Amino acid sequence: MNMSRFAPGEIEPKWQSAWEKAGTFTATRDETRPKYYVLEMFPYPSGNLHMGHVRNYTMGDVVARYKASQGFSVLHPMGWDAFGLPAENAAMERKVHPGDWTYANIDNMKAQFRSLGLSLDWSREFATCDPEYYGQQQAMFIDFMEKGLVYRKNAVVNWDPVDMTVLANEQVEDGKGWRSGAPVERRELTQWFFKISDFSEELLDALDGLDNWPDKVKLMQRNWIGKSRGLQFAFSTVDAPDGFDRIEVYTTRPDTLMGASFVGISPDHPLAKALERDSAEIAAFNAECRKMGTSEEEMEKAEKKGVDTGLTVRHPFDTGWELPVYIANFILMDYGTGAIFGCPAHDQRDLDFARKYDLPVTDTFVALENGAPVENTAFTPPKTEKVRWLRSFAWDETATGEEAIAAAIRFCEENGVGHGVTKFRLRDWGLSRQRYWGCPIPVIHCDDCGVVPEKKENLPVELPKDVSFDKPGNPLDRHPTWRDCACPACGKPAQRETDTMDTFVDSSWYYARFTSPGAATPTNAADAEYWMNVDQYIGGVEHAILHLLYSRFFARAMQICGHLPQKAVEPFDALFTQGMVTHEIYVTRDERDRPVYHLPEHIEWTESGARLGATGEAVEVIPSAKMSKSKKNVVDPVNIVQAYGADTARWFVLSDSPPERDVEWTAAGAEAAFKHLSRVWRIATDIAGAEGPGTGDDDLLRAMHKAIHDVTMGIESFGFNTSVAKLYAFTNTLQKSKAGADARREAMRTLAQLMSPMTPHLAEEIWALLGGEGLVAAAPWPQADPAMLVEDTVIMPIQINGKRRAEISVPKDMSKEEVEKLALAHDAVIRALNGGAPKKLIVVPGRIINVVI
RNA sequence: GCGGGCGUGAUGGAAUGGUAGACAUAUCAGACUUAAAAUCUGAAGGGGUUCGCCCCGUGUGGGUUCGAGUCCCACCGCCCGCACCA
Repeated sequence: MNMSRFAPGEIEPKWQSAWEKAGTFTATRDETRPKYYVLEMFPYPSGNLHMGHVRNYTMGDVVARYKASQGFSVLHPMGWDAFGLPAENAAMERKVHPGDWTYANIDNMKAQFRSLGLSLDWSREFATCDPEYYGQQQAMFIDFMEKGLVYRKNAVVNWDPVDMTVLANEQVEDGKGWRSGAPVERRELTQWFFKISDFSEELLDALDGLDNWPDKVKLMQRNWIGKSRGLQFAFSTVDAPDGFDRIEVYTTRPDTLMGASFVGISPDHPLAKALERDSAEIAAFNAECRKMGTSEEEMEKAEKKGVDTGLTVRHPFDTGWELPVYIANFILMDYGTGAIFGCPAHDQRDLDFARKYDLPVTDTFVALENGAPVENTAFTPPKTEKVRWLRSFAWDETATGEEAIAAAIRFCEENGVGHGVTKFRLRDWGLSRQRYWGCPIPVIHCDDCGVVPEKKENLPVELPKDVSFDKPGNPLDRHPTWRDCACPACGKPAQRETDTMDTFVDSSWYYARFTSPGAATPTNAADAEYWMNVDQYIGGVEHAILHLLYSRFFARAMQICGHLPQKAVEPFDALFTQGMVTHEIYVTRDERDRPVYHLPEHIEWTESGARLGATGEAVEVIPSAKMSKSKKNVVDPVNIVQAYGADTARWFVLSDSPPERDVEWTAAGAEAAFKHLSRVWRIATDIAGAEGPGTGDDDLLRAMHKAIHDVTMGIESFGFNTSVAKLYAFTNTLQKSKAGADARREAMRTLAQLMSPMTPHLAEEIWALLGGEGLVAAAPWPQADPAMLVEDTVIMPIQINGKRRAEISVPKDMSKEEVEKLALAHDAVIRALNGGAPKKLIVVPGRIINVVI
């Protein structure tokens, strides 16, 4: 047997079964130990692990293993976000049942997960499409109904008039249905909503307490919730249809009321709808607006257009002043009152609109100095900046926007023109989906009793298995018998709701279910009390708003219904958002110059550049982008694990790039990671055979303690790439060390331990080779001895006018005065001073000296 | 369009406001080898040099500071989110 060969294919399965046999990663409620709950956002079971998963779950694994070695009782579970559109697409394309497809994918991915050697407690695994899981979700839905957190109202959806089905935003391409190609229409349906808006203020305020969340995520959530203070008032109309003698508007800039030049209403505004009955032009405009998709992005990007209704309104301060009323495509019915007044001088969108329709532009304020009237750029200084007012109606000639807004609201309230109100941008959460592969909404429609929740003992309301996907639309709607049921209230024949829930509902409480995955209620109080909150949550920044905000809402709603303790209303104590894994893209062109993408493994590198291995055709290399199947810039982790082992894949995704940033996968990098691990193994086998004393034991042990300190700091601060760099450096030191066998053994064992969260299989192998006790996965984390970390002398750079010119080596605790004296005596300083005296001398003890001349 | 983020050698990146480029990749040189691979040792931001050193350099342009990759302002480029993708 060749002892020096690093053979991940042999050692990895061996240690994986050793951990399993020992139950190393089974989470147990142990009241005598502190707990630590590590959670990575669970995956959608697409069928194949990709490198992004490897990175995400490796990071969580480093934390989980590290915390376990620190004596925490660790919960590190895994499950599947298993409902959603792709399964229905597969059903349509391949005639497989979404459930069969999903569970087959889960089996596949689970096997791939296992090969990575993650410290997961698989006994807690569940999929959100398991009836046991979604049945508990239905029970909670009913609880939420009882607490008034659920209601129905009309909302618009993307409607495909050919397929007669509702489309998701991603299924709309250029305003057309992705399958039918038909122009999409906006259509109103009665839908179910969660009252997340009841919690707007609370969700906003509580962000301040999330100290271990990235500021950027908190800022994004703050802006999303969008608290604003403004004035709500009504314009009285002139010659408007019956019932529309007033138009309510909301504005955050009432101070610009004297610069108003038009009133704009949403195409979905009741007045707009009333007017289209008598005007072909308005009807056509509204119809065109309704052809746009429902996404806010699409509306905002569209050219700003409007149509003059012919109506006018009177200015509240001057009844002789009439403003035209436009229907405009950029006004959202969902925000404020669906109507605004436009002040072109101080809003770019309004200005563009005014120029287009030749409406007046009236400055209400100008800059304090050089205040020029607005031409083609609206004047929108920060609200905290003092400006000169031309048309103040209740405040000084110079005042800030903030001061003016407050004064304007006060003035309007005193004069009976509206009142100050606080509004939020956050809308209620529409959870209805007209689809099969989701959690059925557990309510029943009865002719006599109306909408009635299903009885809890009848849960779960299971999806029928016998459905067909040969036609578009919701199979639940056309199922011959599934809808039929008895009314839970009166017992008469009634019909089930056929809407299912948004998959965000599934992922809004899975973290709580992991604390007691088999419980007969959504959670178990003792388990939730012990394990909550999630101490470290890890996932992509793409979830910064929706998933995380919905989860925060759900935790509150669950607490109200008794499913979570009060302490868990903020379920994630710490959040880390990791970057993506990217790769170069390889393209050739077909005969019609369309791009043809190629997998990295089909590319060969020659001196003249990249070529297609099979044909030798030259390949264009496009800089890195997120790995995606359509661009074929993917590297299959299965291949990497087969070729190099899981430890290499893990080591690579942790190296080089900081975790929060994207990492580029390169073949050379993977090769290098493998080489390094091989080297570590070789050094370990050398050391295992070493005997006798040597020189420099103390230096090696000092380097070891430095490594313990640095690597630990790296893990604690999510700087895994710097931990890896320190491990490289320590490996170099150890390899060159001439220290005695005992010291080198100790250093090597410590190196294995420090690597164990990242490359656990190799670490176990080395640990066993060098006589470590038990599993390294169960060994306590090494402690750095502070006495071994202090240096006796420090090197201090000398700067002259801020530029480094020399350095001196001084004892660590030398006084400032003595350092100054030494610095001034230095050749370079004497030369620079040229006989003169320094203007200033700055000494930062232990750091730097700066001589200002 | 709106909100958020990022930008450092050939490449990935390091750097509590204090020596810019740690560590690694690719490259080059040397050792070992019949040879190659593997391994080991070493060099290396760009430019200049009288070989003492000097100048320039962290997307661009300004600013604060004894000192800025780091803080502030503006701009450019790329990435993420925008409520039915997950």
